[in-house]
Amino acid sequence: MTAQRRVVAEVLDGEHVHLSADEVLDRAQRRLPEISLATIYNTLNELVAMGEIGVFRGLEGGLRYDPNADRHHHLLCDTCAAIFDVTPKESAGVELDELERRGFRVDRTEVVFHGRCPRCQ
Amino acid sequence: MTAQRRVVAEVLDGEHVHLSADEVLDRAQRRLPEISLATIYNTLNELVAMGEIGVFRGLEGGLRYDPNADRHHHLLCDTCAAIFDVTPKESAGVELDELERRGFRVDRTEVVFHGRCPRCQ
DNA sequence: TTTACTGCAAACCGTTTGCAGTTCC
DNA sequence: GGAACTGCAAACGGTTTGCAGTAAA
Repeated sequence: MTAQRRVVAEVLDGEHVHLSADEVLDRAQRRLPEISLATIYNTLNELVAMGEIGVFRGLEGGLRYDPNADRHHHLLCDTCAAIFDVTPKESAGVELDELERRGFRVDRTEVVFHGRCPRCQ
Repeated sequence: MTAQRRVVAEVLDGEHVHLSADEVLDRAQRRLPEISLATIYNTLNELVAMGEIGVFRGLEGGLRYDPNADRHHHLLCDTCAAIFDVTPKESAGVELDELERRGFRVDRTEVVFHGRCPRCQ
């Protein structure tokens, strides 16, 4: 556990947001100015591999790191690209029957709700 | 309507697959060898803007062009990145209640089933 | 002659990689 | 000394853009 890794972990901890690697770099550099983008990526990839955080692709194609590793879904604003968490209580019961699956084994289901956030409407 | 556009439209027409721009280029060049990648992108972007085809991001982050513009969902193999269409008959009834929406206006819901395709299991 | 479209090459953005230098045991 | 980690810079893959040349009306 190095200073760099601690800082990256701290940046993500407790955030409800979905930061890009650049944003993580920004915040990390406020605490440790000499930290580099490569280290940010190294560390983020390790955290993802350990299951500590999640990743997914934002609208623009870049990766977003999600401190909330628990299963949840996303609301995505098609106008400003903002991302909100959502955890449907009915637990998003999308199920495929055997016919629809055609031999595919489904491990997890990801739901993205596209639309407009309150500010962009 | 130029020869190039006709060829791009022909390449996509009737396919059930989800082609990358490069794959569209490959197939288009078999019919029109001098066609360029830039033209492929120009034409694909126009077709998307017209609603003739769909786009989404594949696992690797690149864009996939989907000749099937009708609403449907995807099965995504996390091993070989293959993509299959699926149209749940129960129409994938994931709905958020007003509380969960928090002022967000939902226009469309995208569901991705992650897992293993028959060949990769 | 104007307009739209093409193809090339360069730019671009986010991510990954190679490698030399550093730190810590 | 050896293992692990850092930071730089270069490479990379996919997409977009600027621009000069071409074709069509």
